[in-house]
Amino acid sequence: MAHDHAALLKHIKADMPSDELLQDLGDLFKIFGDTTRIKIMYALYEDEMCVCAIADLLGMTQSAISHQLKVLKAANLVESRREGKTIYYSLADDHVKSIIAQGYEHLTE
Amino acid sequence: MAHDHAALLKHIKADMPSDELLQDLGDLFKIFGDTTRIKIMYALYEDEMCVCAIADLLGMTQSAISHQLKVLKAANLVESRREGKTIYYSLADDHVKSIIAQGYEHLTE
DNA sequence: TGAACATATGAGCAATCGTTCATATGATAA
DNA sequence: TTATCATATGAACGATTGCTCATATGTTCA
Repeated sequence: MAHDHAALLKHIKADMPSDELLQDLGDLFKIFGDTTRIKIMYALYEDEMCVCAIADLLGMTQSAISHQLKVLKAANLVESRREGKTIYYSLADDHVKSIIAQGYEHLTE
Repeated sequence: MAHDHAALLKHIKADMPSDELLQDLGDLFKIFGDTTRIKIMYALYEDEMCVCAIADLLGMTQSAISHQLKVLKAANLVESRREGKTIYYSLADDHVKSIIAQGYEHLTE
């Protein structure tokens, strides 16, 4: 299915990260690839929030939000702390903000 | 389904981008959320490449690669130029690199 | 302890997605 | 024109995904 580019491929192949890392990268961005999760992360941009506040904000079920927070937490994108019955979620690190910011720039430039 | 957080919500809501932008952001990251597309973008990191070279590199069908290039092009993430029968693809702008770089950092920090 | 509240979780279903296969388009060279 | 090469495209199928619904867990307060 091809003409000749063996030399090029050898060079590129040497510079590519491992398949495992590339897979992890895809999995990470997959998490950003859903509007609900983007909204949740944006809601947490400035401050922590409890689950039901997020549900209220997005006009969605507590269950739906809880499921998504679990996904976000598993990827170390958010973290949580308990205060009585309430659990507050916040962004886990600054990469979340900068990744979203880069995407924003791409769209609005 | 909630306790009281009307004041907080009002404040957060005012700072949230439009639903349309948030949707677009999700759609953009969805494109990064696939290993094949990540690999293609990584392959183009340094230089342009023709379709069949990418297919060779990834050990995938020309058809599969072509479909994915179409998706990437529709999102303005890659661009192409023709040279005879061959069509060369390259990264469209630097946001691709910086988005991937941020994801990489999140994973490896 | 029991009731009420906040959150988490498992199963199931509809919708979306990525690949394959077959075929079409477009370009070059004889 | 015809053959061949490089790429694009449409339909279809299997796999993944996000939500809903019902229910479970965990905490507080009376």
